[in-house]
Amino acid sequence: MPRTSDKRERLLRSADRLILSQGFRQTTLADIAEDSDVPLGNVYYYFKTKEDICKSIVETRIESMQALLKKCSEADAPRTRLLALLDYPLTVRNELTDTGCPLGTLSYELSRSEGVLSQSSAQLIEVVLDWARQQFQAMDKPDADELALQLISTLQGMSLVANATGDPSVVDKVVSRTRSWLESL
Amino acid sequence: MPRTSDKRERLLRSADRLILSQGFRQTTLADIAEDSDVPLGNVYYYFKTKEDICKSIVETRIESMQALLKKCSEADAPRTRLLALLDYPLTVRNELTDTGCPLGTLSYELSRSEGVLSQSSAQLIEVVLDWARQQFQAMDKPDADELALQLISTLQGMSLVANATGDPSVVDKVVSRTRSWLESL
DNA sequence: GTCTATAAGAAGATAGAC
DNA sequence: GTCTATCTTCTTATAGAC
Repeated sequence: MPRTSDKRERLLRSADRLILSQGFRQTTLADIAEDSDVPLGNVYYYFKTKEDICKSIVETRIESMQALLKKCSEADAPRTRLLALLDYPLTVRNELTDTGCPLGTLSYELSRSEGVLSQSSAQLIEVVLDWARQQFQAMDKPDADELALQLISTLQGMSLVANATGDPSVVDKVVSRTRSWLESL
Repeated sequence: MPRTSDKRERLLRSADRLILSQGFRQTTLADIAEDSDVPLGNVYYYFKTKEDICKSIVETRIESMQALLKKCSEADAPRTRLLALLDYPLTVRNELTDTGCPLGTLSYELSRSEGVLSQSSAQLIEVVLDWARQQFQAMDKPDADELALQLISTLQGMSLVANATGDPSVVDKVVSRTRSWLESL
């Protein structure tokens, strides 16, 4: 068990980046192997199939989002937590415009695929949807479910529109208005 | 010039349906040929490349949206026009949940592709974004641009979330709240 | 564990008969 | 205009030496 090799990690990092910019199906194992400087044949020592790589990326992205949500949860008031989440897109404005949301793009792509992967589509969105719902519930909103849907829909759509138009200011504008909405609730 | 053959039309209809449910890259020419009952080799009489088919589908979808917008524009007041657009998702609730938005899914996929197709991404979204902006301007809103972004982002995100969760009620809930928002403006 | 070579199959595209 | 057969390339995956 060579603890020294970071090949698996490098493969995942490359895969994550390439899938973000090109999509999963468009990204070939050769792309990932070359980018991570691992010989193509060696990839199969770390991952049984290409689908396996995708499953790992789904997990990685869900964990990243959970880490962000944990940070946001440090605030005392649920409204402040939601506002903290809302601020995040501003810090990755340009990446969001270039590539779209790491959760949303993959979710939309995987819902179109066959087999196990199509189930990952829901998980990617539900992790943040559930958290938002909990915050609205903590605010004693009887319509917490709908408020969460409204918030997450807006954020996902914002990423799609910013990506489509190539205009980062979309992020600022939509976040700003959504903040006002949250504060008025 | 055989006016009798509807092969080109059949190819486009099949391509449109398959791309909607599987995505463009996932859809093969063999898929399209089989579905439209046209021999594979014959496809190339109607379209020079696979990319060409995609360009036609982009045009088709833009034209469909323009037709819908034209219908919505029949109303006298701009607010009523916007409300008419907002009602449309309700009539295609289940399709939207199964496949996502015909504009948004293709836009998100094409922005990840290379070459000419990546430019189509913007067109698919801007057709409806521009129209919405015009309506808000007709309502004398100084922030028409931002209102349009907010509306279209919400609708696009709604389709993505409904598709990811597989829950058609997402459409009803988000449309309902967005209607209230529009009416309060 | 690592890597080269290559098998096996899919997919876009073309040739050329009809 | 139509269609069959096939070429070529790309891609996933495996075999097997080191």
